[in-house]
Amino acid sequence: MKDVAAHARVSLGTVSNVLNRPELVSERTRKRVLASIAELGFVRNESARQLRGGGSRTLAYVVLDATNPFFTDVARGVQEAADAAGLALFLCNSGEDRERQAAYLDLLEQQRVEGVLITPVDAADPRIGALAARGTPVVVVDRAAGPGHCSVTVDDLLGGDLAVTHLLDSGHRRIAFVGGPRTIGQVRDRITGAERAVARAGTGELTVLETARLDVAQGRRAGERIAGLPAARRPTAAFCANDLLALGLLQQMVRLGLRVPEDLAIVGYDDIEFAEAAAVPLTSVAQPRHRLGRTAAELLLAEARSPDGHEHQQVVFAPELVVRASTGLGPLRSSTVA
Amino acid sequence: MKDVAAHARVSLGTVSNVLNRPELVSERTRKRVLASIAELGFVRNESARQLRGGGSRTLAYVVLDATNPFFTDVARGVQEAADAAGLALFLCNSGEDRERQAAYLDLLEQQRVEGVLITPVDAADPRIGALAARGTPVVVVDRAAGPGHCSVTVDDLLGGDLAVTHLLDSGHRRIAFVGGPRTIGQVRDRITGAERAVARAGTGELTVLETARLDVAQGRRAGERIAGLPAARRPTAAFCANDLLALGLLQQMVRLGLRVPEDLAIVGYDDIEFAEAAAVPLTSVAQPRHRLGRTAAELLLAEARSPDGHEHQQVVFAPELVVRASTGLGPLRSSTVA
DNA sequence: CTCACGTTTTGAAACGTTTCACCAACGACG
DNA sequence: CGTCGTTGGTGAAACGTTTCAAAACGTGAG
Repeated sequence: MKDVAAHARVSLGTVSNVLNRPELVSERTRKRVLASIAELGFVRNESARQLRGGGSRTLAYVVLDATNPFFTDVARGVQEAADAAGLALFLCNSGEDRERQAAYLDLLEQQRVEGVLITPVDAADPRIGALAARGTPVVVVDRAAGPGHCSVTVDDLLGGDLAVTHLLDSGHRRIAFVGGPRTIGQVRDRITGAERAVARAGTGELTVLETARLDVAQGRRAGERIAGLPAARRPTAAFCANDLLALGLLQQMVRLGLRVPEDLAIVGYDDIEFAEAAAVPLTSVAQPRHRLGRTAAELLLAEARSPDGHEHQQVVFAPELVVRASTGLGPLRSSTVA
Repeated sequence: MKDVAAHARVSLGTVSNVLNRPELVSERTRKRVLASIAELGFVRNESARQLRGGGSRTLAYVVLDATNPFFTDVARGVQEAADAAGLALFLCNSGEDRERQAAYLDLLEQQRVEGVLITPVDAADPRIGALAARGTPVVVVDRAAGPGHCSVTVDDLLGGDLAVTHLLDSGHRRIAFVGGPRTIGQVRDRITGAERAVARAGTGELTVLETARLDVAQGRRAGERIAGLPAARRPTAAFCANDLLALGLLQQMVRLGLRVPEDLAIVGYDDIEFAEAAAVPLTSVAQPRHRLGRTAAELLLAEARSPDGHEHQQVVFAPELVVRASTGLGPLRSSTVA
């Protein structure tokens, strides 16, 4: 900047004014300074600027798995809100790695970002509370958070309930839940929601097929197990804890010559793009991913703007069931006695 | 830091030493200082550190579409290399938006990141060259770049050639290429590669079904068009410019009661996770995404380490064909006269 | 001609680190 | 008992901005 000042024959202060409050500078000198900037290829040093007092104009979203479309969709919502507020968004991928997440949090705090959105590896990580306590606004996304910060989640109980209610309404009575491990809170909640639906209906039976992970391969394995059962005991419908499982399950059914939905109806969860693209489009529980991200970012911005009088909020969104061919289109068969 | 120094009754310099060269400080004082740091919740100000001379220890990957699994896989490779080098990686999503990309590039340059990886909205964007010219190492990912910087790409001609050669080898003679628009360089290359394969074989015929985009819906539409042709003129195989098209095409075939691969063999491109998860697992041209990212990051790091004696390299990877059920498993029928 | 006033421009302080030359203390050594 | 080397610690300069009080400059009124 010194060079620019010298080149344009003005003082440092004037260059700064051209950059930050151009209305204070006369047309003539402003042009001259801008020309010098262009000629010298000057690029403002953000560190110095920030050191002197400017904020960082930057948000970060520490995402659990950048490979998972769920999070990238959430990120789109975040991006939108950040754009609207004139802030840049950095995506940080923890990749489910506690250590990397910690490294990112440290770095972001040191960089004094305006705020951090995070889907934490471990919802109870004390670092997150500590970060918030030291003054960086934090919003937890898609995980329940203590009262120490804002959070934005989707109601998994309701999701499980919706899915199974739909299956019960379609006449199914032997229903399998496919998903796991139960150590994942969301899996637990979806099971609980499913059980709630069965209990409320007063009919039907839910069997849990626990899987080791939530991926396509595990869905295929579950498919083998289901197909291996004698028809009389075999469930007529499966509710999968996510769409990857559901796709794997669907694939295995096709491979084994069973028909979907006639032999097995399938409900997935997340409504990823490929749920609709499947050979038999998947019924799935859709989460308002975009709104989730947007709302999370808005909460964050609100907190960043008024750090004091800020009430932490726990926003819970309701999921929606998207019915497609994998559960048939009307009742599958007239319901047996209720 | 001043507060920490006062609290621990040492000088500023000592606190800095504890942080940066702990071996210079006696055990006793080091402990005392660390205790003060913990007690006061001190967090180093990265801006000041960087201003004084430390590098930013940060890379950024400006990605074209964070929603696209291709890029997130590339990002994983980048992440790996960055981790190995002890650098943090920020993901920036331009979302195909020229303006946002420009904003990110400005910001990153102002933040003096160690280097920028980018899959640009427009391969010929002069800003990228300008950035490199001003001294920020830049590597272009998945797009050809001029001699001004390094780039890492995959050979799309070869990819198209592989796909169509495979179909020809399987006995197909009427082959459709599904994809578009042709304004996309990669689409053009894949077509050219496909044509090359046909020309080399000296038999077979390639029809281009141009699509408006590379998504599932367009794949479905292409499916309708193909299914609508009289069987005698209908292609027996389709090579899709990406897996989304292929999935849409597959779905439409299933919906219309045509069988894959018996009535139509399908080859996709990209080998996304869901290619294998499809009801009929998709044959697809796999790009070494992970290695792409890793290599790109390594080139970047090499350039960052020795800005002077750096030869810009254009690395081209070869794609590989992954054969699955969507093209059958052996020759479909004995080949007619060559 | 002087003054007051509004507009531009200037100069220096401040931001929070790192670094480096230098100082103090201390034991060892001749 | 002076000298030297070592070890641990200090203080100030420097990094590149922004900001703000004050200086400089016109300009029109009195």
